[in-house]
Amino acid sequence: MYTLLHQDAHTNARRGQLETAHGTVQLPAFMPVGTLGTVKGVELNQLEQTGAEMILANTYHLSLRPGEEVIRDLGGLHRFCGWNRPMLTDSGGFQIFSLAQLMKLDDHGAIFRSHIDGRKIELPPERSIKIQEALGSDIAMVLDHVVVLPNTRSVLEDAMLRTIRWAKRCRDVANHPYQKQFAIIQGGLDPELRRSCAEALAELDFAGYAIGGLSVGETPQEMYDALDFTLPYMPKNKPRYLMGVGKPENILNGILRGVDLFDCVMPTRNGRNAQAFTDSGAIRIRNAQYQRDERPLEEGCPCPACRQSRGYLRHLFIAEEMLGPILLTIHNLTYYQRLMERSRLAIEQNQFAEFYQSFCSSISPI
RNA sequence: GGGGGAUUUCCCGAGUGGUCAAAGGGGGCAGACUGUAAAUCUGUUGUCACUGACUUCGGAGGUUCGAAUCCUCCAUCCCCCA
Repeated sequence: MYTLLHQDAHTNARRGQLETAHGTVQLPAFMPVGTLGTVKGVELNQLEQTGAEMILANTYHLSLRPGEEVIRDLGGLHRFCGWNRPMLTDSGGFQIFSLAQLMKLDDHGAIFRSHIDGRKIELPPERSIKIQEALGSDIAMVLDHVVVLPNTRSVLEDAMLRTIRWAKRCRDVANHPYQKQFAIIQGGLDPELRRSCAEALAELDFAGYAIGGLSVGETPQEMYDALDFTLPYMPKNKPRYLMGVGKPENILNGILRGVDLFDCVMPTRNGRNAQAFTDSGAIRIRNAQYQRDERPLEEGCPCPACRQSRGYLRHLFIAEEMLGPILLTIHNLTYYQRLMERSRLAIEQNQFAEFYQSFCSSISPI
């Protein structure tokens, strides 16, 4: 499933590829988030144009609406939403964190009060897998226990041990012709917990491994440190996925340390909220300074938003025209995909360190 | 010509003697967003030498310790009767 094509000569960055039932993904890769079976605001042809090869959808959300049986009856997730390339489904583990106020948890699994109508949703690990199998995603994530940071060692340890037990249960119920499972390493910012979690999961022999429970309250440096003391204990011959990350600089830091796969709502959500990513840093297109700005968001960007001036894009947001959020979303997704493409090229040429350096010196973070 | 009602900080609009630089919207300005309960949320929006001072509620006077609030005149607008 995973092939290491080239290891950068001077960093831990690696150039690989991931084969799935719906095609091959060039690594390092960024997956746009399509929680409900749609990358918000972006039609499929446009999404392909951004260069995205794999997208992510969500078990919890799709199980609530429209329900996994409906999607299964309509031919599975790929046919249902029209995306014929690889898809990964998240397990609902993140909702244990993000919907914590609507959730109770014991060792059997998570029990949510639906954020839509309040009804009880039981989500033990077995159910998460059965939902994901009904959806038919290429990659299913195990149900993990995500906790907020900072947190006490005992909470982190409980969540980590539970994540291992749940991973085993997920693996044991797996029964699908092509779907592969990725396990998720928890353990917060504690090196020992991360290491023992990574080692325990490695023994269970999953198709890929994710680092979870980051970008949940810690500083960027703490996140990078966690990567440094976790990645060495992850299998080298499997894809490594940093879940939920992140800003462009976070992603480059992940690649630098040996991460292959990323996902994040940032390009889509921030695009809808009028923030455009560029090599010079992020632009808040609503700001008055862009009113008469004739330039595109980014010189040389091939995306449809960059056929227009910043002044026009600002106007769309100020006038609350729906095209504004759509165009900035497409621009940001294009920006992220181009960043990945540039990273892959740099790794192939053993120049990722230089690429990383020049990127960090050119952006002026806002 | 007679009678009644109005005029508030960028806009709409609350406020009828001190707790009012003045509610609430809108608009403006700025910020946040990391496996999406998010096309959402937050802050700010008279001036300044800013833990305080000054100017402000159509204009000019007046009453009062104190006025956006009460009185007089003026201006403008709206309604009704001639």
